[in-house]
Amino acid sequence: MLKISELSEKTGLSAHTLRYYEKHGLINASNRSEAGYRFYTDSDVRRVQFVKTARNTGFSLEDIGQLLSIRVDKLSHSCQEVTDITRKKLDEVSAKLTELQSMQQTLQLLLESCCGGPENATHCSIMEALDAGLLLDREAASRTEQQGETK
Amino acid sequence: MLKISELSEKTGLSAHTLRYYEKHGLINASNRSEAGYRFYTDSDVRRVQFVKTARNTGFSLEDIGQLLSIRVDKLSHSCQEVTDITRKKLDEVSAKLTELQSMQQTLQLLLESCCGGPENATHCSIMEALDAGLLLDREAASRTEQQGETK
DNA sequence: GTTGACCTTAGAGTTAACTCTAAGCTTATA
DNA sequence: TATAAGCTTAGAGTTAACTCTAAGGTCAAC
Repeated sequence: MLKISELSEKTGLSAHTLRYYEKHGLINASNRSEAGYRFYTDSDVRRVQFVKTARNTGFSLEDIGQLLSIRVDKLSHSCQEVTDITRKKLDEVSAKLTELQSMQQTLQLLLESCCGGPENATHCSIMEALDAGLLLDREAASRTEQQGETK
Repeated sequence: MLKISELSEKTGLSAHTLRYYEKHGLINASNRSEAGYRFYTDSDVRRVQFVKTARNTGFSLEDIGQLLSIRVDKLSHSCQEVTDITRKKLDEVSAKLTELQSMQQTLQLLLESCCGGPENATHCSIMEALDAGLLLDREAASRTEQQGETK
């Protein structure tokens, strides 16, 4: 039986966060001392670790709530329910990834186009590109396109 | 001279957002009607478009504030200042990208490992993997590693 | 028996970037 | 002239996931 600070140390989640998860119905302490101190069983610990792993994988607390209700009654739930949640998250992550990749490419092109020196910014190509709405350097853009098209 | 709704239409930013940007010092209406209505000049419009482009590129409003103060007095600022802001943002984007790529890979492995069918979740490999802290399928993991290592 | 570390709760604060509401003018149209 | 659409402001609400604070009870050690 662990106290909250011990569970915190074991999981790397702060006591604050553990109480927060409890308030939101994700976890619980199976026992309490007479004075009201939380005491966690091994089973509680495993549940917390499940939450942490799911969190690291990108699932929202709401997703995790659903996964947990499947976890406690696997017989009443199907694999499809689990993959539905997982696929939805994968789609979100993939969409965000696409967006960030586009930003990364733009930022890289901007950096390549600018001297980055101590000269004043009168002719800064980054400022010019942002002013022009990112109708960037044709050369750099087409170079990148061609790379993408190479099978 | 455009009214706020016209600027909204022209830029695709809502009137609410335009007022929000103004409140945060990013943009301004050069003129006001007697009744206090905002009127935007061409120069105002270009500034708003700059903000929008920078926003699409991933810059925060705070970053954009800095970029704008460079923009209005380019002689007093260097290209290096501009690239510093840009590089910092690129680093943030790249870090986030790495994190999301790892999530994406994990989610893909999870999906591959599960039948996704109407069977009950008693032996669902996604649930098992999350329970095990993602010590996933060795085979799938090493397959992926090898792909990464191929020069 | 008194520190000091740890625990409890309820509830407020944080962050970023909006997004919306309310109450009240203004302007264009019929 | 009446109505509707559009404008103004200040300020509150939204989202997710914490993070922190205050006020007070508990526990182990000296």
